Amino acid sequence: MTDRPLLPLAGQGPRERSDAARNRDAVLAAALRLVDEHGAGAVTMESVAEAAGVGKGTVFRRFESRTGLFAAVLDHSEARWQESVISGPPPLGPGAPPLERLLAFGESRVTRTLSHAELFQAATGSHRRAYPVWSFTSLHVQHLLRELDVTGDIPLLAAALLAPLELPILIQQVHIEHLPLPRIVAAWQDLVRRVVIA
Amino acid sequence: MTDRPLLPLAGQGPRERSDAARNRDAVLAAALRLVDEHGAGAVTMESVAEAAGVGKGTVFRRFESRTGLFAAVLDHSEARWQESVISGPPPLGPGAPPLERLLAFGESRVTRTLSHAELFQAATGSHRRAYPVWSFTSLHVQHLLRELDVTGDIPLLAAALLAPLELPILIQQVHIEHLPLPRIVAAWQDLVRRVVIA
DNA sequence: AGTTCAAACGGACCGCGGTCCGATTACATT
DNA sequence: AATGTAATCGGACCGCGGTCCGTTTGAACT
Repeated sequence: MTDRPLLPLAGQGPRERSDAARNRDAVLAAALRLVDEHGAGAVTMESVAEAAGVGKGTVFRRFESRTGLFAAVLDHSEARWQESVISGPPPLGPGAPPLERLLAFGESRVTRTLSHAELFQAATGSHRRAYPVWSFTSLHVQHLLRELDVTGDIPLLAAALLAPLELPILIQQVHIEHLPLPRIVAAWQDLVRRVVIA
Repeated sequence: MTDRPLLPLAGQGPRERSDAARNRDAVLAAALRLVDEHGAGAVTMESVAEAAGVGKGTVFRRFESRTGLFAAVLDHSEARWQESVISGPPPLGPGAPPLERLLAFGESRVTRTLSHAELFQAATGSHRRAYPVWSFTSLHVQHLLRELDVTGDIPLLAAALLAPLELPILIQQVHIEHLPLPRIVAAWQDLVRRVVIA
């Protein structure tokens, strides 16, 4: 559980107190359990605090906001998925040609996002986008685009390809316009081919 | 102010009571005023109710939720912008070749979205995307793509082009990554060219 | 005008996210 | 072990979005 520090953190600020560390782990564990027991939408900050045996203030001090807490929870499950992208079997993982990997990435990302929809929603505050999660997908797509010898503004091109895979857009298409998933995936892959071929 | 019905509405449900209509107009007017006086973020539902001289319950009955109310407010100002797209001067309006119109559309959309950021944010609930606003931009882009003889899944292609222009993505790029606006616009236009040329 | 009733009203009420601050406690120093 | 102190703790508290329900009111009918 204690997998800090996410960023190397030039270890110099006065070390963290042991009770603080223990409490953070307890809160995160409680949140993790409650989320998969009742779904992210039904988990309140107070219920997490209670389940962790701490006060509400402690939860907020450690995770800043509801968004922050759920971002931490999300990170946890993202890790496994990132693993499969980085070192899993092809075509998602390494070993397949870059274009195939990119196409597989899209499909995988869509299904993953939709299957953890509630959690993604809870982890996406109206403010700051969850940085670690975001940056991994971005860097991966950038990497593949470069391997494909795509020219131009790679970071922004990657962002443009990722944007249609964001939860709100998928929600709209799947739950409001009732478009079938395969069609959505196919359209995204078509987009990718156009961008890459050019 | 009374510009109902947005959808023709096969006028048959028992007609709306006069006090209801009056109150809806009062609420919308109050919201409009408060928003541009204090900014959308600082306007509470209760303050709108008070300013309109009605109870809070009335505001919610008419507009469903905070998101709904602000969507109505947004519609108001969107109308003028849509006007300039439909019948304003080229290259945004008709008269210019479709590709130029599309490129101009992107730039215009980006600046508009960012300049009304607060309002867009308030009008975008965690649920349902504001339908009228969304569908106009979508239909317009679809229209231009067809004029450009683009083949493929036009509705989803349009959605993919619009996705990177959504507020959360722009916020990320402008306020967190500190990318200059012209670069963002240029990258989007590059994307469009790739899609169209292919 | 009087009667009726569905619809609209409005403000008390609820739950949740988030803040605050006095009490508590881990750790360093002597 | 005793002391100092800065960080942590936790729960009372706040404001806001949203709901509920007893009361009022517009309008159709007689």
